[in-house]
Amino acid sequence: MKELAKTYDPKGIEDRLYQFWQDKKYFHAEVRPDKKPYTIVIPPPNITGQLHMGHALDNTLQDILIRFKRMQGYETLWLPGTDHASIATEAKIVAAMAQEGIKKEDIGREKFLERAWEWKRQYGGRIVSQLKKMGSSCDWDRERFTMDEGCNKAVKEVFVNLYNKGLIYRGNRIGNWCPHCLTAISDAEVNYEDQAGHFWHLRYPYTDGSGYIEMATTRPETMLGDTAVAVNPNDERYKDCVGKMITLPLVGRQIPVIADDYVDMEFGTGVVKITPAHDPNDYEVGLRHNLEVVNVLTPDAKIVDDYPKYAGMDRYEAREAIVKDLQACGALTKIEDYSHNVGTCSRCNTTIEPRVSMQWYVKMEPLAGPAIDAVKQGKTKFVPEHFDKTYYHWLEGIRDWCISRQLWWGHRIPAFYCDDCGEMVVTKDETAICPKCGKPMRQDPDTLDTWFSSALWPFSTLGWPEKTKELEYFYPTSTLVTGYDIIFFWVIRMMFSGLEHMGEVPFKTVLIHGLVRDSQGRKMSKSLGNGIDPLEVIDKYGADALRFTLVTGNAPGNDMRFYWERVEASRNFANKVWNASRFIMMNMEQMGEDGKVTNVAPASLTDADRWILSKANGLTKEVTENMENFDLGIAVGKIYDFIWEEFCDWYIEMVKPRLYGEDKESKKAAIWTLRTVLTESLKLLHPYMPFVTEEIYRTLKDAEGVLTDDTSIMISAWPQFDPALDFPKEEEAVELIKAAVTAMRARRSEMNVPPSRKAKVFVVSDSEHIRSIFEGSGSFFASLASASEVTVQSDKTGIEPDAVSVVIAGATVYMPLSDLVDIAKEIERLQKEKERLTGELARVNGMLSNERFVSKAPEAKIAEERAKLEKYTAMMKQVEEQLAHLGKQ
RNA sequence: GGGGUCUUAGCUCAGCUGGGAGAGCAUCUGCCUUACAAGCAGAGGGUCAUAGGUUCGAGCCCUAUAGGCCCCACCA
Repeated sequence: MKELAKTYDPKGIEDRLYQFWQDKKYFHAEVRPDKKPYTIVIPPPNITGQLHMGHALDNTLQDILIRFKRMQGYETLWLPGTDHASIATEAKIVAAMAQEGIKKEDIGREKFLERAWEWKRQYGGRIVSQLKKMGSSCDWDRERFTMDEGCNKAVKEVFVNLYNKGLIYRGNRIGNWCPHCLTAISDAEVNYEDQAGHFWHLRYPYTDGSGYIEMATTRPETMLGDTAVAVNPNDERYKDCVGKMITLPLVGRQIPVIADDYVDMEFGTGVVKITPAHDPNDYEVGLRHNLEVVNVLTPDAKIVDDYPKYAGMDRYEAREAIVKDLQACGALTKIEDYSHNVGTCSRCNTTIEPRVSMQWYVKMEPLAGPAIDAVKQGKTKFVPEHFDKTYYHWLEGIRDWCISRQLWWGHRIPAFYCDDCGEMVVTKDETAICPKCGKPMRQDPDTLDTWFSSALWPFSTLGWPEKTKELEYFYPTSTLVTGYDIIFFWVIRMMFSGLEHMGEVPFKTVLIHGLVRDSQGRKMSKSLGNGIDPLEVIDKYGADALRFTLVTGNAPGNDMRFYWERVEASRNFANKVWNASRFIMMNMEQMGEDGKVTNVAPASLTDADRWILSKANGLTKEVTENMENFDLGIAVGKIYDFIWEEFCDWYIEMVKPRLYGEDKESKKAAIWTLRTVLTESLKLLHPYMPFVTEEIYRTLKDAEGVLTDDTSIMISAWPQFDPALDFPKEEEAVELIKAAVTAMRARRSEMNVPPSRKAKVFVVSDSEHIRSIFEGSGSFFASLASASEVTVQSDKTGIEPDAVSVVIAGATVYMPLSDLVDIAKEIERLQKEKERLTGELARVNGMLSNERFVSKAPEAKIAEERAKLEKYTAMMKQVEEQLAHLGKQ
């Protein structure tokens, strides 16, 4: 048998066990029609990514569920993979090339893509190896990539299908444009933030010389593109102005005053300058009034050549220059400070520029409806439930999804154009010939939004569009685990994609988790430099400690703060389990063959054995239920309390006198119980702390002499509630003794009696039942209570009159420590106890004398209160006797 | 503007279908008791944000108020 080290050191153990699991193919799932499948597809991390706390949490939760279900006997598939992350990856490569002084246009599309794939080969696996460090039991044989052959096929299939159904269209309209990434982005990729800015008040003169009209703007540089000035049609102030022409300062263009409901009469002067090319609202106004769209900015947000004075200036430079010129010509009347909402690119934080361009869109309304219904009908459930509101809210207000990106890294849009006749063909083929001219067509240069391919992830990874047996068996997947910040980007898109292409929801449950924040509650971010590297945590405390920390004391959907102190506490727990196991195995070894006993005669089990077996049995039931309800934090808390308090602090201490004693049968029963409960506890804990539990499990099996090459806790059977191990009577008996021990320890502690000083103990009870409980407690009551000797009797004969006493339900325990007793203090304490009991009795009596309580409350509750009344009455009597007795001293 | 969520011990958070307020850390007091000082045994510490309501009974359900956080959305 292996010797266990005195403290648990995860180093070395973790990698070795992970390798063992992988070699044994324990993570691998197959189509097994005789078993029920349980499937999770991983939220594919970006290939540019490094493991951060968000991944660590997300993957811990998934691994817990997967390991739990695997032990429960499901055919569990946790399908891993990575995302090509179009913008993020392209930006990295562009930046790397910039270091060498190369632009992507210099080398062209093909060479650029070669570089990108090379980059992927080099760094794309980094995040994967980091996930392994967490203990993630993914089926690596099925690892996928959003740009692998299968995903490409799925993407084309979907694009063509949606196009043929009229759900994908191409349109020239205003959208979000990032002047830094030089591509269109979707609404979901825009973040809004309050920025300090100004309100520039401008006067535009009427062309007929009859004065001017005044308005304010936050973006004076866009005035170059103004094609109208608008007022509200109901605004009396401007009734006569509508239809008049204005000469645009600096530009000289003549533009009309128009009336449109969009203008808020209450705001500012009630006049708005209209720049259809550079503001989404103005664009709409422009459409209604047939206004010209005058674009004044280049893709990288510089003024176009049409305005030579400002040409080439970026938008902020131009703003300054134009403000100066407006001032010079008297058109600027006032500058106010003003704070307003500005859209920024979620990738690079650059202020986005609304821009009119030709892009591809997915028509959302027909897709959103079924996605809403599926959740309303309960086909997919959110945990916690309230996130369905967020989901509905977003889907109900959804706008069409801009899916084209002016990037090279990604899925190229399968649309082809004929440069001769303008014909367009959408096809899955690599090339296309113009159906009209018969000439080769040119493929659309743009690629698709990264989320277009991840939206298909739950089925593209299972082989769709082929009708594979995997797809048949594993789809719909069981649980999706992700952060609430990804609902819009991903969950929603998978939902409507699954419904549209598979005709079924992609997952039955969406388990939502929050963010891991720093100890001050701030988001962990690169720019703040407050991120904690999960790998550093693993290195210092082990993966089990990290996992345990991330899942303890947290409810689904809630953010949590990261504290090193909590990791330390988790590590301490791993060590606690380790040492309890070490203790058990040391004793097994001492007992030789008897330590390996596989079952014991029920008669030789003591109350203590039955108590802990019954407790463990109850724990199994509760933990299983909690885990099935995704209350992982609650479940792990119960396991922790059980192992540390009930098993270690109580049961192991109870059992020591027997292990060190001579009664062989009793010893065997104790060791058998210890092993049984330990094994069950390890199994319950395994999904949370896979490494330490496996290491102990295999060592334990070795000690039992049954270790084989295929011994592993991760494929062992999940414990089941066993009615034969339900011992309520023994539970009650041992709880009574525990209460006595606790009370006695407290008394001794108050009097500063060291544990080394043993005392004779007398248990006095007029109940035969209670006396038998104490008589049957064997030696453990004495040892836990630091008693030299325990006498159980029905009255106070022979007990020194001023012995220290404690009162528990149904008995009084006396400890003759008279030399240490301060009678006055003792009376004070009893007085306090009497007060407490008076309060309890008042409460119980109050309830029971309340007619409405007695008539309406459930019977079990009433019975419970009656029992309490009895108990407290008895205790009160005992306390009063003690007081009367001491008063006479 | 709409929606969500939170307010519980000094700190961070649990509290699952309403039935005597919990944990970790911190603090205080004893213990190196032959598994573990990364430990053991005790102790102190809470008007569960406020005000109403429902109920025999509310930390939990309902309404309002205050404060914090988050998301969505049009204000030039």
